[in-house]
Amino acid sequence: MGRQPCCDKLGVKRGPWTAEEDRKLINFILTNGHCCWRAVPKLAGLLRCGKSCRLRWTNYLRPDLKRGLLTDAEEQVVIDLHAKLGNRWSKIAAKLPGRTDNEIKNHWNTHIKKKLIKMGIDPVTHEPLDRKTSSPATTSHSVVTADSTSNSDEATKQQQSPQSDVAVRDVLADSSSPTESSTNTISTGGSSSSSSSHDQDPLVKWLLEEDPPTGDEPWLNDFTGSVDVDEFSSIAAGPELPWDGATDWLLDYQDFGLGDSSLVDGYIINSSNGAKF
DNA sequence: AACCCCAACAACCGCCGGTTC
DNA sequence: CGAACCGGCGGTTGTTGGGGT
Repeated sequence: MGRQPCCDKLGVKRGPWTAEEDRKLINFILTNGHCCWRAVPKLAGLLRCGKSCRLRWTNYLRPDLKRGLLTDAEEQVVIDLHAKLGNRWSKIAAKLPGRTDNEIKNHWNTHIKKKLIKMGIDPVTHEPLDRKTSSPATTSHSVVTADSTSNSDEATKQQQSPQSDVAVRDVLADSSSPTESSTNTISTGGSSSSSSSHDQDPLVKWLLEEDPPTGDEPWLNDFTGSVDVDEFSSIAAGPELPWDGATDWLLDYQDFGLGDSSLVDGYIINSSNGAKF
């Protein structure tokens, strides 16, 4: 199909976003919303492709984003969900309020994957690595593929219904973190980890729900749910910014007409639901 | 002090599925 | 019904900063 590229590459700026570009994008979205990403850069006065704007917004500028490393509890949730879902980062991210698929994907590739390998667990299958030695196809090669994402397509297909994440939990239980108590509850529903029982698995049920988490989920005990208004207010007022220094100017939200707290409130509430203004 | 290596993460790319016309 | 459009997803790459030599 002769598909039009998302943007003609001539005259489109690429690379890291400047504070000024961030300002323009946020200013535009907070006042107009994003009806059509393709139109956003033009209307916002940016020399960026719409896709790039969307990515920048969803991965970095959204006010309801948490910043910083994933907590132990979040990490455990990611591992559990990955064992069941594979590399469906957006699905995983949907269950971790304030986290993006990109962030989780990066964290998986840079932290969790290595941690699991160190523990002797195949990050793809969530099985102990030594268990695979009987299979020539996966012997020792599994570590290599785990480090490289080049075969990820195949790997992803293979891990769509991983059989077990029990091994992961067993090992992680040894490396006890203060958050294990809550994370272990995650496995209660998934203790029977055969794919056939996933339909009964509360975690899988929860995953299949379209609604955002209520915060009552037992496996979410150790981290907060969506950002509420008070939290955002305190964030905006305090030094604990979700943004790095490059976007400190956001504190001055009055500058682009956000002095009206109702607007901010409305936005936050909506955005935490994934709604678009 | 200079260089190299590596980890971390932001951003880009290509593809896919859903929707519209 | 099919082409075109659009948003979103997952994989990959590029950049940057920190640590080691």
